Amino acid sequence: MLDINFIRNNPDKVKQAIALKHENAASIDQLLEVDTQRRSMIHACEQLKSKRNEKSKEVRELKKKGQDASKIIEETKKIGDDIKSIEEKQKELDSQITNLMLRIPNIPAADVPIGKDEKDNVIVRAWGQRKTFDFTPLPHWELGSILNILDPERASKISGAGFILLKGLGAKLERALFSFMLDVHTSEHGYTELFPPFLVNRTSMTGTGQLPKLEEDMYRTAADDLFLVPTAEVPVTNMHRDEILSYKDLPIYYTAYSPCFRREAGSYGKDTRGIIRVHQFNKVELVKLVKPETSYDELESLLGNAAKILQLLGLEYRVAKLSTGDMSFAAAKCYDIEVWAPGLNKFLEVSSCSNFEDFQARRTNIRFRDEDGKLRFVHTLNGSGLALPRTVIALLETYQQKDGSVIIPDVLQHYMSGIKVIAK
RNA sequence: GGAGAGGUGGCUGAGCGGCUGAAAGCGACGGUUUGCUAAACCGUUGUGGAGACAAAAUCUCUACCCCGGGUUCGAAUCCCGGCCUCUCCGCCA
Repeated sequence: MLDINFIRNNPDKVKQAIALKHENAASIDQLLEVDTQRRSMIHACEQLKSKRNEKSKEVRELKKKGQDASKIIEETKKIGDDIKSIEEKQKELDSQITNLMLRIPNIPAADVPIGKDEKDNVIVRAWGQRKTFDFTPLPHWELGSILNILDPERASKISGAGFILLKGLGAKLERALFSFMLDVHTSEHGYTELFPPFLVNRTSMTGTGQLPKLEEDMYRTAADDLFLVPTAEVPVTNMHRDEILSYKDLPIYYTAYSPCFRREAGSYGKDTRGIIRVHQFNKVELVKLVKPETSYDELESLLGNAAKILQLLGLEYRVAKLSTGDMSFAAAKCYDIEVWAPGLNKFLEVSSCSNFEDFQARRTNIRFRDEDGKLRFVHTLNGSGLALPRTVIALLETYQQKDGSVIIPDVLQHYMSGIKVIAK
């Protein structure tokens, strides 16, 4: 959420930013109007409260002297009634404001390309050489079928469309990959590994910005009002909710594996083939809590940490700086890492690295005391490091051979109990 | 799932209707002392909101003793609901 003070002082800037993210800018005028009303109400209410406190003191004094206080008590009772009625109205305005505030997106950083959608994203760098084949590379689902490591029919029998069932070395490859990623991030990039809960409460989901806007995209357990995590970002960022950290604690780097659950409502018909877009997938997440003045440098290094995985795996990728129109609700700046999938003949998004500045910190109330003893909001960042299914796709399709077998990259062989190739 | 106990400031812990934004201790910070360290002594030490101010500093008011309601002139304190923690019993991978 944004700072209400900032919105008051820069309504036009905020409206402009909102329009760039395709959100409704009219809510700003509404917000400011309600905000003005609310403030005058607070003022009136506090004056009454002050009066009441004084009168109560008088009652106390009179009673102490054994004198009659019934007249003042009568008066004060009336003040109390007035306070109650103002408070009721004020509460209504409070909830209106909270509601509006939670739906205002973050403001894009100055160097974010202005644009409508993903077509306006800017490719900022590319890594790796395009792999050439002396045969036509197959898409991963055909490789999965040939190697008997993917069982889409039974996955949908068990759970429905959009679920993955891995078998044998396919399952092992999955496990190898996230172990490998966690090891790289902990031992080479300085992240602390976490294993968080995969069910979280409503407050946590609101803190990181999934709620209220995206509730229909989330899986929810009705009996307990808990949500299946759509990414480890949610439990990990919420770890420090309502905490005050010391500047000495920062920066904090966390990495966590989690399955990710997404209903993908509204994306029916897109990427239905194979395992490109599914309701449950594994991911290793990177989360940083940092001092504001360092957050953009931290974003670059986070991006580098995620990309390192693809470099180690020898997979071609490119990095896109997202345009204002393609960025998520909470992000101020975001890079996507896209990996090349030869069988599909296209790039697939495997990571989204974002700086949220203080947007999430404000919602989650994560602050730190700086060198001067002042309380400030931290900046939060996160990125996938990486999402598994699409990494698996790229890996299978890139390292496939003519007979359908797949070579395991050197760095993974250790995690695959020394297996060098997945063959029929 | 059943029975009980409890949630107070950075921490420990008192208070159980008004003089309590909160005793005491610890910690932290500043100062005096000191060759250095330690000790001792003195002082400071919460957060949100509204208003005053062009702004910062500052000041005034207001709220906050897990959260939300209620009783009362007045609530950390009494009542109701919720959440969480602990102990015992049961069940269970």
